[in-house]
Amino acid sequence: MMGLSASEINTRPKDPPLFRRFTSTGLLDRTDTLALAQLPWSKQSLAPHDRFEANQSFSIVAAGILCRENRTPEGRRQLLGMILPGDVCNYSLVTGLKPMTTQVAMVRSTVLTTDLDRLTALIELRPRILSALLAHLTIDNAMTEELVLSLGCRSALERMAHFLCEIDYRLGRMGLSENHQFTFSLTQAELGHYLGLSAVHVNRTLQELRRRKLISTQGSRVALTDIGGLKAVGGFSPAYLTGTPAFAHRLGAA
Amino acid sequence: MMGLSASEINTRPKDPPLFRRFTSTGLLDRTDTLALAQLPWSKQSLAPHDRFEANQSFSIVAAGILCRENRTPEGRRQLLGMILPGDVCNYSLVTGLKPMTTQVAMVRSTVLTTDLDRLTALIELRPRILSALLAHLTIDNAMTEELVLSLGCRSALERMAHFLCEIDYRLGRMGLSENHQFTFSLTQAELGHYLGLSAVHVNRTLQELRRRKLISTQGSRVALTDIGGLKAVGGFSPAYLTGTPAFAHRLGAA
DNA sequence: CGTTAGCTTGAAATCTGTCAATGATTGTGG
DNA sequence: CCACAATCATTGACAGATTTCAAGCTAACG
Repeated sequence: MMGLSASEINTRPKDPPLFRRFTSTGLLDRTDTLALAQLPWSKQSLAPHDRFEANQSFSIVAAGILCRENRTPEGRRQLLGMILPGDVCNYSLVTGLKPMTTQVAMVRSTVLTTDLDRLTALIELRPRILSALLAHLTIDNAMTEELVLSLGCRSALERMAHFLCEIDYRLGRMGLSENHQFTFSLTQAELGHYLGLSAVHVNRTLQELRRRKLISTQGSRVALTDIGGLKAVGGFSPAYLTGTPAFAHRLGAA
Repeated sequence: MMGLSASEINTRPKDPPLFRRFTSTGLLDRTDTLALAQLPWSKQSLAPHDRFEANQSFSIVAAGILCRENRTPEGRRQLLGMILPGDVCNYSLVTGLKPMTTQVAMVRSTVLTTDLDRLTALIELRPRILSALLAHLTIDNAMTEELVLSLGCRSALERMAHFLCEIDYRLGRMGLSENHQFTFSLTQAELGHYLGLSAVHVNRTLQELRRRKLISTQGSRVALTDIGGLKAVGGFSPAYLTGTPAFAHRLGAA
C-alpha cells in the first residue's frame, strides 16, 4: 500500500496518466485529483487470462488491457468491453450490486486498488468524485451500446474500422496513442470474441483494411494510416465517449 | 399533475403495478414506495413513433413499450433496449449526463413524469430510493450486455427464443404476462431492428419456433407454449435481470 | 371498400463461419 | 545464443446462415 508519487498523479501525457480520464470529464478539479491520488492504493499485477475480481474494493487500470466478458451456457465467449488504462474496473461502489460479468486480463496488466471505506469517506467530503464516477459509468454503458450498434448494423469491415477508431481515441486521450499509432496486442481470436467474428474472418478483415491502406501493422504495433478513411468506413464519431453534462446535479452534494 | 391513487400505488398483480419493479429489488420498503407515489406525477400519452425526451425530469413507463435506439451515420437503425411498464426512462438524474440515445414509443404508451427537484429532495430524505435507482440502472445495463451476447454469439433462432423469454419474464414480474402469455405488438421489422436481423428473417425465425411448438401467436398475442424448450434454445437464465446486492452501500446515506 | 402497412413466400446473392493445412512468431529451457 | 514447442497468423476450399429482391397475400383502418 502506498500513496501515489507526484509523477503518477501528473495528468499530462508521458507521465503515468492514472487520473487523466477523471480530469477529462471536467467534473474534477486538481484538488479532487490530488485527494484521490493520496488514498492508499495497492498495485496488483495480472498475467494474461487472469481473472480479476474486486467486489469489495475500487480499482483502476494502470497499464495493460482487461475485458469484461460473458458466455452463453454452452460456453461461447463474448467480450463486452475493453478496459484500458485510466478506466474503472468495478462500479460496485456506485451501483451497490455485484458485477454481473467476469473481468479478465488480456495482456500483462497492472491494476491499482483502494479501499471502499476510504473512498466512500472521501466522496462524502468531495461529492464531485461521485459525479465523476457516475459519468464514467454512463460513458462505459454508452460504449456497450455502441458495440450493440456495431454488432447489429455493421459489417465485419465496418466493425473493425470502428473498433480501431475507438481504441485510438481512448488510448490517445490517455497519451498512449500518438499520430494514431499504438501498441495493441490482442490476438485475432480475441478481437473476434469482441466483434462477434471468427478468428479467420478477423484476419481477412484486417487484410482488407491494409489493402485499402487504412491501417498498417507490425507485430502488436498498429498504425491508423488513414484515420479519416477509417472513420468513414466505420461510421465513427466520438460523441459517445465524452458525454455532455445534463445539469449541475446535487446528489450527495447535500 | 396529481399524486397517484391508492390503486395505482398497489404493487400486486392486476392493479396498476407502477412501482412493482422498485419494490422487487428489495431495496425499498412500503413507506419509500408511498412517498414516491405521492410525488406530483403528470401523465403523458405517446403515439407510436413519438420521440420521448425528458432531460429535466424523471419518468417511468406506465403502459406500452418504449425503446432506446441509435443509428449509424448512414441511418441504419438499432434498438438498444426495451423499456416496459415499471421501467425508468431516464437516468439523467443519477448520471448527470444527457442521455446519449433517443427514446421512441413503439406502441401507444403512457408515461408518468415527476419533477427532478422534488425527487432529489425526496432522495435526501430517503437515500434508499437512490440505491434502488442505481440498481435499476445497473440491471438495464446488464440487459444491454445480454443483448451484446445475443448479437455476438447467438443464431437468429437462439436470439429470438432468448428475447421472448426475457420479455415474458419482465412482463411477468409486473403482472403483465400470465401462463407465459402476453400481448406484444411490435412489427417484425422492429423486432429485427432489435435483434440485428432482417424483417424477412424474423418472419422465418418465428415460423420455425412455431413449427417446433415452442410458441404460438394470434395477432399481437404471444403464447410461449413450451417455456422450458424456449429457454433451452435461447440459453436464457434470468440472473441478469435481478442483480444481487454487493453490500449495504452508504452513498448519500450520510 | 379501398388503401396501406405488415406478413409471407421463393429464389438468388452475399457474407461469414468452419475445416484443414501451412507459415510465422514468440517464449522458454538447455 | 540456439533449438524447440506452442501459440498465433495466414490461406484456400467449402458449407451454411442471413440478406436482398421481388412478388403476392392479409388484415387493419379510415
